[in-house]
Order: sequence, then structure tokens, then C-alpha cells
Amino acid sequence: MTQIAISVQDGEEKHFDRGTTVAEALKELVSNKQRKQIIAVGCNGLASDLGVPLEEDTVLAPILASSEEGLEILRHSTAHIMALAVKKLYGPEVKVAIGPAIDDGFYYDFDREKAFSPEEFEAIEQQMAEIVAARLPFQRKSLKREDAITLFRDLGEEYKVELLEEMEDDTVSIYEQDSFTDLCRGPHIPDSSWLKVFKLLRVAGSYWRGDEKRPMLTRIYGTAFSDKKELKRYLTQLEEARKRDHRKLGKELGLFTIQDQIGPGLILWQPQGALLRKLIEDYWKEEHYKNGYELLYTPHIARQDLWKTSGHLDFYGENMYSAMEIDEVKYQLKPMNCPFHIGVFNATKHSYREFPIRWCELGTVYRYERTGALHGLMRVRGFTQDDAHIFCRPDQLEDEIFNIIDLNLHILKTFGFAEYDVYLSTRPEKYVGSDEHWELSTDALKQALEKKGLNYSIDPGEGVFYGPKIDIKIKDQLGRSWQCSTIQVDFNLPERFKMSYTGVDGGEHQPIMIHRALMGSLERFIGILIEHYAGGFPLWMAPEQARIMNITDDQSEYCERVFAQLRHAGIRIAKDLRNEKLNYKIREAQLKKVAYMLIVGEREKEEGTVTVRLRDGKNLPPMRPEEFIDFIQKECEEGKG
RNA sequence: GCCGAUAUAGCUCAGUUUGGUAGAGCGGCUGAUUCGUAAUCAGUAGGUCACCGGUUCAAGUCCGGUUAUCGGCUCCA
Repeated sequence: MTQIAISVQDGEEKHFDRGTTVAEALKELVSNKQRKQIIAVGCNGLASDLGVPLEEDTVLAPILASSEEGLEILRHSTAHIMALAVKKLYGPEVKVAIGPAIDDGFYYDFDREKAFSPEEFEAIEQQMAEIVAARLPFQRKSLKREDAITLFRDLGEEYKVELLEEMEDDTVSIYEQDSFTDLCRGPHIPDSSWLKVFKLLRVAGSYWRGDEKRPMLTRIYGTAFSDKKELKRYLTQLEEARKRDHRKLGKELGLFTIQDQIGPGLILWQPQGALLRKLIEDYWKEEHYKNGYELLYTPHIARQDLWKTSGHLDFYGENMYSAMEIDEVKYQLKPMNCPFHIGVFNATKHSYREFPIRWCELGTVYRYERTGALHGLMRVRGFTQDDAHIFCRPDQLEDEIFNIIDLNLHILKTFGFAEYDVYLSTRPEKYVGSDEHWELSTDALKQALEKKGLNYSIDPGEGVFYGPKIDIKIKDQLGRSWQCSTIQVDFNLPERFKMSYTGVDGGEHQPIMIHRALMGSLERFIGILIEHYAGGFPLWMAPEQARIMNITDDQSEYCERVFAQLRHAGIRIAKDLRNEKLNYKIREAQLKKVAYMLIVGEREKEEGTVTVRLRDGKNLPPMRPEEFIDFIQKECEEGKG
């Protein structure tokens, strides 16, 4: 029998008989201790099971159970084990669809008459534990695609048959574990004993292949880790996310409310939330003024004809609310601000010398969202875009985009978002405009990104109907990604609205239009901020910066004086002079996430000072009110960058 | 819109299994207490049990429908 040379990366090479499995080779090549950590290996660039026989000289790249790749394999195998458990418990009444590993775990989609309920988790987990204890091996087999189709058809697994029928490979792999056979690319853990820590999390419905016209399946989500502590940490993190939920904090902090009587997806800003929003808006306006923008205000409704001209009725109609009639003319609520800004543009004649024109507006738009999509502030039916439209000449396009990105990243950073991913979205299926225009504008976006030195990925087909776009997705404190900023080139609307300017040559030319939003939707952005800061906003945007509290009634008068002085200086301060114990007042202020508590007892009253308590429980040395004003103003300036 | 779950006082929740016209804590109000770094004590007022209909002598409780919310799918700022 011929010998082949096998080695582990950077390790000694040894010779084995052809057909030796990875597991057998590893026994000779690495220590026992190390071997226990190896869940699979990379063989010539492909992840592979330990049971695979080797046919040629190979360098093995071990995949450790604790590595990201190893964890993914473990979770994928857990999905299989769960499916086996479900099959054992419920038999052929359940058909399997797909069961991949996902970011934080895995899921498996099943077709079952009755949806699973969380009460069944215990039984399934119990069954899984038995499978783990039985050390059932995963056995890989290769077979011809046609044979696999026959196999799964005989098993009654029609979803697998459908998947197979769409595949192009001649041979496919299946995995057998006990009585369960699954179509799968692999790799998998060698046997079920490798699974130590897992938990089923929730059930949900999901369409077969994500298509709402196809059957609704029942999905079980779960997760698995290589270590018990990791699971615990994950569950703690879920708990943390629940604590930060903007709907919960919004209620507790009195920021906003949504009421049945008003309507789903419509936000009522309560005083503290309204103040927070005003502070954000003020900052936004200041920055735009500094960067050469002018502010516009436009109406909420317009004649239906406007939306015909803009193309919104054709391309965005299903998201627009139906028309209302005013003096026998149809009007519709605006889903976007752009046609209005064009109206402002077309109100006067323009010369090339005026460009670039930068117009911004906090424009409230209304869009129909399906009931199931609504979610707190994150997904609503009426929201305010921090919108802007830039009109410029073709030679200015790239610079303008470059400037927008600059301003964009600066503002995001001030809000505490320094990490982001950038995406370039290209032409979607439904679109307007010529291919030439799409190419030209896509190129301009690309150039600006590259000049700015930003890494970006391409999102094919994700552009808006009127043009390609750059999206910036920020990462919050918990590492979650949110799409807020968007920059879109539009050669379409200038055409439709016959926009023009006089060029150097004295002739009429068509301007280029850029749409952009930085925060996207104020509602959503504030929702993200609430969760990002867990309600404890940076001082410059905190609705309540300080709260002054007395220890006994004897200091009330002094507190009133200091309160008036600070308020006069523009500090957002509240007072708590109730006849309550200091502990009680502190607790309440703490729960309301007040940044600074000013504590006044006899000592402070006599010395003309206040003692400043921070959110973390520490105290600053007593200071005079003027000193506190300086202190707080300085912190605000620093916070705003 | 689809699948599943939930809906009781301003808030957080018990009561639903085994139908007999509602309970707690916090908050509110009143009073006492004047107490230095996360809840002082006592009293008191709050609810057509989401809405509509059905079963029943009797429905918060059982059944049907509607609405909203939650977890997902789809969609998306």
C-alpha cells in the first residue's frame, strides 16, 4: 500500500497508509491533550470531519472547538442533534427543512401541523441530552444526487428533495446519525458527546425559503457553546439587552409613549423625550450650518400629481397612505421629502455659480408598515428624517460625497458611534433611469469611498429605485449593527422635474441631486441611542443634567436660589425638595439616570456650595454653583467634539 | 400580512387549572417624621379585568371574533 505524507501546520511530517483517517493521523501527530480540542480540520483549504480518509499528501489545519469556526461547526451539529431529538419524539409527523448555524447559535425549521411551544423544550432538551450521552457518531456519506433524491423522497422529506433538485453538483453528501439522515455539506463533530453546553431559546414561524408565498414552518432557535461559562455570559448579555430595551427605558424615563387610541407606529414624545430630541436637533442644525447647509421646512401632504411626477406612486406606492380629497383634488401624505426640496429649487432660476446648494430639513414622513413589522421607535409609521438634498454640477459630485461622508462620520462619532461598516448598494430589480446613469453614479460613490480610504462591501441589488447608495451601519455598545446613514445619488428626479441651471456656456444644464440622511430616522436613532447608553446619555444631550436635593427643609430656600441660578445659566436642572430621606431621593434620581445630583445639607448651605454626586456613586468635592456651571459647560463642549 | 404567544389599577404582577361580580407591591393623595449618599411609617383613593359577541342561573376565568403588544418570518429609516 502506498504511503502518504501528513503533517499538522508547522509540525513534523509523518508517513501513513493511504486511506488513513484524519483522526488516526492526529493521534500520531499531536498530543492527546491537544487532540481533545480539535473538532475538525482544514484540509487543503476545506473544513472537514475527523473521520475523513486521506488519499494524498496533506497539511492539516486543526480547527479548535473554542475557535469561531469550531463553534460554528458545534452549533451546526447541535441543530442536527436537535432535529434527531425532534424526530425521535414526534416521528414522521415532523418534516425537516433547514438547520444552519447563525451568529449566536442555530435554528432548525420544521414542518409540523401544530407549531412547537416552549413547553416542549424540556422534553426535546432531555432527548438531546440522551443523544449526547449515547455518543452517537455523525457518519458522512457521498452519493449521487439522483440517489439522494430517491433516498429523501422515500423518507418523505420533500423539502430536502426540493433543495436537491435545485443543486447542480453531481454528488452530494449526507450525514447519518442514528435514525436521522440529513442532507448536509458538513463538517460535523465526530460524535454527539462533543456537545456539552446547549440551550433551546425560542420558537418562531418562518416561511420556507424566506418566501411569504410558501408554507409557514415552525422554527426552533437554540445555542451551544464549548464552555458553560460562555453560555452563562451569553444569557447575561441577553438579559443586559432586555434591560436596555428602549421600549422599557422609554417608559421608565418618560421619553415617549405609543397608544392604541392614537394608532400603532405613531410616537408621542413626552417632555423628557421631547427635550432629548430637541437637543439632538439643535446639535444637528448647528453642524449643518457650520458645513454650509441651509434649512428648509416643507408640508406633510401634496397633490397626488406630484407623486406621479416623482415616480413615487409607481415605485413606492404600496408604502404610501391612500389619498384624501380636498376640493375635489387628491392629496397624499409624503413618504419622502425630496419632491418638496425640488419645488424650492424650481421656484427660482439657478446659475452654476450657486452650486453646490445644500438644503437640509428635519422632515416628518409617513409610510405604511405592515403591522407585524412595527417595533417601538425602531419601526414606525410616522418618522422624521434628518434629510438633506445637495444639488451640484457633475464636476462637484465626488467632492460633495466626500464632504458628506466627513460630516456623517463626525456626527456619528459625537453620538458615540466610532465603529461602523460601509456598504455600497447597487441597482435593484425595480428601477428608473438609464443604465448609463446608474453606472456613472455608482462610480462616483465608489471613487469617494476609495478616496476617503474606507473599506466597504457591495450589497448587490439593494439600491433605491432612483439611484445607488452608500449605507453606513453603526455598531452599538452591545456590538449590534444598525443602518442609519444613507447617501444616494439621483439622476432621475432632476430629469422628471425638469430641473436646470445656467452653465458657463450660457446654456441650460441639469443638476445632479444627492439625497442623504445621517441619523436616518430621528425616532429610530433615538431608540438606538437609548439602548447604546442604557438611558444614561452623555451630558450634552441629557434631558436632566442635574437635580438638586436638600437634606432637610432648612436648606430649601438655599436650594431654590441655587436652582434658579443654574437654570438661568442654561443648566437643565430639576429640584427635589420633598420631605423625604436623602436615600430615597438619590435612589429615584439614580433610576432616572440623572447625570449629577447636587446634595445640599447644612454644611453646603453655610459654605455656599453643593456636593456633586456622580451616577457611579462617587462624590466630587463640594463646589460653588459657579464652579459647577463651568464644570458642566466644559463637559458639554468636550462631549460635542 | 404570515406563524406562535400575551392583554387584570399609572407601573410591575398575582388571581384563570377546579366559573360564584377583583388582590399585592411600587407610584398617587392625606397625615406623621426633618432623617447626609439606592426605598421612613400610617391611613386612603384608584379597575365596565383590551374590545365585541356566545355558552351558562352566574364569565376576569370557558368558546368565537376584533384590536394592540411581544418573539420571529417578510419588509425596512
